[in-house]
Amino acid sequence: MDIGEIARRAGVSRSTVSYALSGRRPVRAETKQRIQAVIDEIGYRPNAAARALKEGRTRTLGLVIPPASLRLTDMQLGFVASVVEAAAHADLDVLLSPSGGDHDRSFERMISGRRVDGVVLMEIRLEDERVTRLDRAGLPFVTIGHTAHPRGTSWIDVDYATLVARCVHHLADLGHRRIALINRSPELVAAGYGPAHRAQAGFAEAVRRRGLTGVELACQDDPAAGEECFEQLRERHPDVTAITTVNEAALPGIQRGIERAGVDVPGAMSIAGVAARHWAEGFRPQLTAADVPTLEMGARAVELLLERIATPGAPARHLLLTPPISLRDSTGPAPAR
Amino acid sequence: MDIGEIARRAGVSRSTVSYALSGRRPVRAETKQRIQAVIDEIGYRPNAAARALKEGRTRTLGLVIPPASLRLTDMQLGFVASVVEAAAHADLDVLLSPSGGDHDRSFERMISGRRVDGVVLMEIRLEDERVTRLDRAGLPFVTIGHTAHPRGTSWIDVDYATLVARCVHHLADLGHRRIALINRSPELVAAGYGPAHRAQAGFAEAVRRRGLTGVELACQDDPAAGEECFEQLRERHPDVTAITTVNEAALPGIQRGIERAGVDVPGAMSIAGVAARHWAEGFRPQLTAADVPTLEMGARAVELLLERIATPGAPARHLLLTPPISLRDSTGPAPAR
DNA sequence: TTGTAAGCGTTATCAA
DNA sequence: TTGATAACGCTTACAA
Repeated sequence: MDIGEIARRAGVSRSTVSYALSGRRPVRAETKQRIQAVIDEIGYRPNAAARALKEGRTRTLGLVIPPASLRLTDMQLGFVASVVEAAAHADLDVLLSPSGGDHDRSFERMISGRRVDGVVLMEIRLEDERVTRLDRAGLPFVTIGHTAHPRGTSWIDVDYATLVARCVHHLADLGHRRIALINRSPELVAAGYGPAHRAQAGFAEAVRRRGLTGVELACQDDPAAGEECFEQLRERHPDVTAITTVNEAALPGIQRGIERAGVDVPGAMSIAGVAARHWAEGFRPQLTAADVPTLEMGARAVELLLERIATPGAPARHLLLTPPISLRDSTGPAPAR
Repeated sequence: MDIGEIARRAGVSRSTVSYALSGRRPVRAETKQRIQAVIDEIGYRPNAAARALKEGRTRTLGLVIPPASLRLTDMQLGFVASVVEAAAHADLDVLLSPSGGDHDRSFERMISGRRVDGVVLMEIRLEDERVTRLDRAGLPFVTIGHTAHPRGTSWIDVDYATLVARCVHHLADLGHRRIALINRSPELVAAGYGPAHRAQAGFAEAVRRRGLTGVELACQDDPAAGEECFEQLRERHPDVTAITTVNEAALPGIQRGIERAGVDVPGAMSIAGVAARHWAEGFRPQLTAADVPTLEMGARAVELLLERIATPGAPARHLLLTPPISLRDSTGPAPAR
């Protein structure tokens, strides 16, 4: 059932059917109705490949996700969901490419096979080959997260440095003098993963500014590691009275550690972090945190991408979000010595 | 950079380039090398749309996921990840369609626009319109989960009825006489969601067989609901000594409820369930559970789908998995009265 | 208001 | 062993 079949049954030419569908040329109302009737009857839809070939665009966006072997965090999942939803809203499909470091087959297929009109890249590293590759291919793209020197690229990110600094300031205002940062995994830090680096930088700077004592711990992205990390902290730095964290996946473990150690939060220990609202509210007591707006970020990423596709020449734009810290129940005055 | 460009630079015809690439016709070694050199130099890949148009297949699989607004559970995410990975392994791309109930735009686009060679459907209901739709479209598909009467369709599923029954038997063997089932949400049960129904059936049957007292509770797929559900259970049925559950998303909440109530597991209360290994091992104490092999299921689903695509006439196949219950630390003898 | 025909980049048939 | 060419299904410039 191709367009010719519709044309035949409606007694018109193929172009008339095409125009009736696209509306790019006036078609007599009666003719249009007859065509529509036939289409409804046999359920015709233009063949996507033929259309893509002719139009030179696929009406598909590529979404590059971390490879399946690595567990996606809840935040990453939030991005995927929101990107897919935003794309669907614009009548665009999403092609998934699980690609890790440099060039992966599915990534290459997507790029050089011209399977997509644009790409959303997540889990960006400070130096990222995929960005270079996309640049060279001349394919519009937007990154969630940003490289060390995102010259001409459009991106959207959360300002981890500022958010962590704000957490530190908030805790310092409450009288805390010894604060720990529970960062993401050592591997990510080593691989030059932006958020981990920037959290580090924001923490160091704020601690310095306020004349505090700062302790930094790297922690895998899972509950078990969180629990272990908390225990280690209690053991090695028993005088720390406040924690700030950007590792949401470790939160359940941190909580378990707190409960097992019988530590009163926020009486004896305050915690403030950066996490999706879902995690912050799931924490007991509810976590004072900057809520990462994953849904909005995905939607905005698609928005930026559509802009770049529409006008590739336009200057790159970026959005650096600093969501406010939602004051919940996990932070309070430092305990008296 | 199309195939013509390669042909020109290599001094051969377009068909020779095509054959050199596909190997469907012998090409002189020297010629082949020259062509490959040019391709490597300018990084050519066949245009996917043109190839799809000509070949009548897209080398793309569709994956229908629950709409983004609904949070995906960890298990669902596991399926997505494993399907994408398995597809990538077969050099196939995956197109995502977030589609809820009946016909969604992106779902329709995928089907009637012939954007994919086959479809993997998840979150199947006992009566599922999407299955009917795919059947009518004559598009090969495989479902993760199965409908009430999966006549000619290929599917893969976990045998919830048997697994829940096994949990009940295990608990009964340990001397428990009053057992609760924490099922999935009331909405899912009402919507005719298979796993919830089958868990119910398996539970009822096993309880009857062993002459036990069974209590069934429906619970939303999130920690808060799990906690509430546990409290409700303690209040209304204080004599229950064992729980079996298929609601992995509720596990962290159940755990919190246990800890808050100061209940000793497995001393005073045993728990056995069906959950991804990840969740079972994250539970404290580690959960005795049938581990849902999400990774394997995604891979097998793709395998079945490729079979159906290759030989659409072949009889439908299905795989009903009953992974063994991994004995961990959350089940023990019923407390003496 | 509608029809004719070219062309998008491949693959595959038919000739050489 | 290779080349010319038709065809896949669509959109759109050009004609009528």
